[in-house]
Amino acid sequence: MIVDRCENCPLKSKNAFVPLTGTEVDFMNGFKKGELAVEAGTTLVTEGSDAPHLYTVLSGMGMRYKTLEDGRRQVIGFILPGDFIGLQASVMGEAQNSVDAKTDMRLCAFQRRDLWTLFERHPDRAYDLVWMSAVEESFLGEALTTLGQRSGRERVAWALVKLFERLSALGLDDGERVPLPFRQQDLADSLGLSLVHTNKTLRALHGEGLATWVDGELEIGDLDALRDIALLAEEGFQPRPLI
Amino acid sequence: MIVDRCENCPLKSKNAFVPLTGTEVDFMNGFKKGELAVEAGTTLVTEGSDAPHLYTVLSGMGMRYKTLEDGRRQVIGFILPGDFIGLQASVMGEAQNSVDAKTDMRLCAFQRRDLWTLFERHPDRAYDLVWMSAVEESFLGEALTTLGQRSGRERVAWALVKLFERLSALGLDDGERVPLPFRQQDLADSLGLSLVHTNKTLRALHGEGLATWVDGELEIGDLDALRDIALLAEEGFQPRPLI
DNA sequence: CGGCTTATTGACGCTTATCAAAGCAGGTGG
DNA sequence: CCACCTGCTTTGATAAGCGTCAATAAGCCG
Repeated sequence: MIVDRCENCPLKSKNAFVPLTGTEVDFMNGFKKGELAVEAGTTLVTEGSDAPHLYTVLSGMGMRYKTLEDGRRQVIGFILPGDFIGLQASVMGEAQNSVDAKTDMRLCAFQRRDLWTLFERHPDRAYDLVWMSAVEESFLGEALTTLGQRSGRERVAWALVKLFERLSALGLDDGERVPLPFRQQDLADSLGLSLVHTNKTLRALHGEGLATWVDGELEIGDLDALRDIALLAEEGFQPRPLI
Repeated sequence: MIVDRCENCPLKSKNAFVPLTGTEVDFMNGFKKGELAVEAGTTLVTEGSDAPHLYTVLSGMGMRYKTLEDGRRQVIGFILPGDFIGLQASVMGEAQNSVDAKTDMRLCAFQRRDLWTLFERHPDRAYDLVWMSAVEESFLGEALTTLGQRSGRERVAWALVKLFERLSALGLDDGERVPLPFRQQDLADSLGLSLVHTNKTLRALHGEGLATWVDGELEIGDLDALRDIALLAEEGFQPRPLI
């Protein structure tokens, strides 16, 4: 049996892309609140606010960010289909960062109060949550390393490789091309670089035939060269280890 | 309390296999495997390695970091008493960063394989784990914002405030003084600044009577002024007691 | 005492931010 | 259909923050 409305929902199975069967369906029917469609530009979560909902991204892309009092903005990460939004906020009681939809998005929504039920009755699902949380934490550690240690050119290369590989793994690629519906300002804010410098770096990479990002599409010319620039070690896709 | 010997210990310190008889923390009844004492300088976890253990810090301090191929090092965070080490690695199967003891430390050690049992039988404890994970993720988001958006002076002020408040909350303070057994190089590596620039910034803050860090002790002269420099809003989440 | 690690300070220059302005597309209204 | 606006990208010029190099000083230890 397949639950078709949540085709990318990581919560529906230990393995994010395996359809549900039997009891899992019952569980999802009890936990799932509903589906939600939002337009590009919508703010899904606001930093500092109460966060009564959790979301799984079915389609579309978004951006997670924090803002300083004086307006400076740090993009914490880009949100792609399959990502989970609001776990941190639900557990801590208050959202620590904002989330904006950058394209139209479809979301799977849950109630925060159901989270405890999940832990009581579905330890395997709870374990999955911890796994997702660990993956996110791991990414943040990498990002921190990038901002702290890599040069501007290395940062841009790193970000392009990371985004390309995530999108490819989701099957959203068309050969060497993936959709990338963000602005240069967004990338700059995610890398701690100025817009101008980010633009010049992107132009340079384009001039060298390494990567081209126009009209919301990223085309990778030489992935290995980019990985070299970013000092990125070889890193296989990690299968989901249970126990 | 019965303290089990730490078996199959992967640690490198010559004293790694010495069990302790402490009674301070009995976190997670039935889950605890043993207590462990390590010397300053010991590497508790190595990036990329298998991580069969989880630790709770009873006393002492450490450092979590990642290294790039060419030797550049990013300090992800400082580890204080009460912190949890290895959850991420246990769940993901491989440690994403290394952990060094910067002072002698006493640790509470668990087996990775007991994690699943915890989820099955102690959902409340499992929920605590997610909470700790969320707090860590929240901190990483703040750190990322600091490296991405704050100037050198702002970064140093931010770090000093953060460390002072964490240590104070643990009751390790003596008025405006807290122990801070790290080197300037460690702080520099955590903030993405050079050692030289970090030193000059610290000297400047000292000259202004805002903070003095000598001989492993940090004394805060004017906490509010430091918070202003760091553009830090009022204190956020409250630490929640484990157990 | 010599060797080691860490803190400190000055000089210099590169990377990157900032300022400024122009091009370009899409949308709107006259 | 064209003028005009707005948001995004692109480019050049200039300056500053911060990294790098180099050297001294101070403590610790065998």
